[in-house]
Amino acid sequence: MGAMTATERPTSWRRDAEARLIDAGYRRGGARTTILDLLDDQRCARTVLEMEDALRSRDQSVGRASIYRVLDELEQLGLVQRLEVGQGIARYERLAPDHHHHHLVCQSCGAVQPFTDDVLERAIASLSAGTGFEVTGHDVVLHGRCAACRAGDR
Amino acid sequence: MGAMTATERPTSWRRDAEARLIDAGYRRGGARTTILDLLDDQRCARTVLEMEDALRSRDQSVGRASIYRVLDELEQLGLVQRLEVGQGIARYERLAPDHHHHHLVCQSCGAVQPFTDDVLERAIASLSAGTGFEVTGHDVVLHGRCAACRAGDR
DNA sequence: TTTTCTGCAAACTGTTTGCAAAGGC
DNA sequence: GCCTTTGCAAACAGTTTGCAGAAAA
Repeated sequence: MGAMTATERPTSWRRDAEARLIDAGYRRGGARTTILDLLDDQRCARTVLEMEDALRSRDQSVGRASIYRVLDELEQLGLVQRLEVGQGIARYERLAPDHHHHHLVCQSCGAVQPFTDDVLERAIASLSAGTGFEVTGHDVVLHGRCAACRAGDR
Repeated sequence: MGAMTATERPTSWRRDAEARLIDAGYRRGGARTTILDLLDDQRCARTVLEMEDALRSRDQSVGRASIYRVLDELEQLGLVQRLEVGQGIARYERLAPDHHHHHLVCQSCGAVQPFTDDVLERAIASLSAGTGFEVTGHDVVLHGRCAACRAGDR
């Protein structure tokens, strides 16, 4: 399964996102740019609090309200996916064809781990047709216990 | 007053749930029994607020804290599934082999509609093996626009 | 009795909003 | 200069918790 592990490379998502924001009439703001960079770097969904901490430790603090506002804008434009995997806490990650995946959530420690599966994607694509809905997206969450928690018997 | 909703076929879930609660050392409380009845009747996931309203209109009001507490107990015992389909609001529905399904969520009006698909289930079952997790459950959410909202162009 | 269950209200936590100052164009 | 963006703090909403009285065993 093609081993593209380089996550540091600036994705096309980063430039596409900026262009779409401009098209949509948004201006180039400091907080927004910082958040785009952060989203571009992260490989899986994070909470707002996690993002806030990450930004603070980079000395690029952004007000919490701004994080929420920017993420909301990006979600409206379809550039970011919001998902909730439990405990009512929202997580966000960039939305791009080459970044599509689903999530395993450990019910003991809360760890979130991405996975992909082509059979699953095809099943979802074909069943979507018969629903009466105009399906625009989907997410799959598998709940269970991660290897570490099983080993530690937590 | 007067006519209450006709009680449909009592599922085996209803009796099983009561037995398991007793086994687990719980006593037979009024609020708990009322909530079991409600869950047994409902066909798809509801929010706590919806349940509270439903109970009030049946003249069977239960304190909100009790609803949360009972649902939490039931979830621990694997009798109820908690899921979040957006907007950070939790929904709950009974968990039983004959009641397993997934959800379509309208992004315009928030409507939630159940669906099932065998191909999807099989895909999830077979991919679970290769994850390193001990997978105990899963949920699939399709996002989109329901027929009504598409028609009304909302 | 002893212990659990329940309802109320207060506390908590993630999220949203109002507003004045800073910043882009 | 006009309008958007930002950060702060206050407001909000769903959820949890402490506690005293009611109810089950």
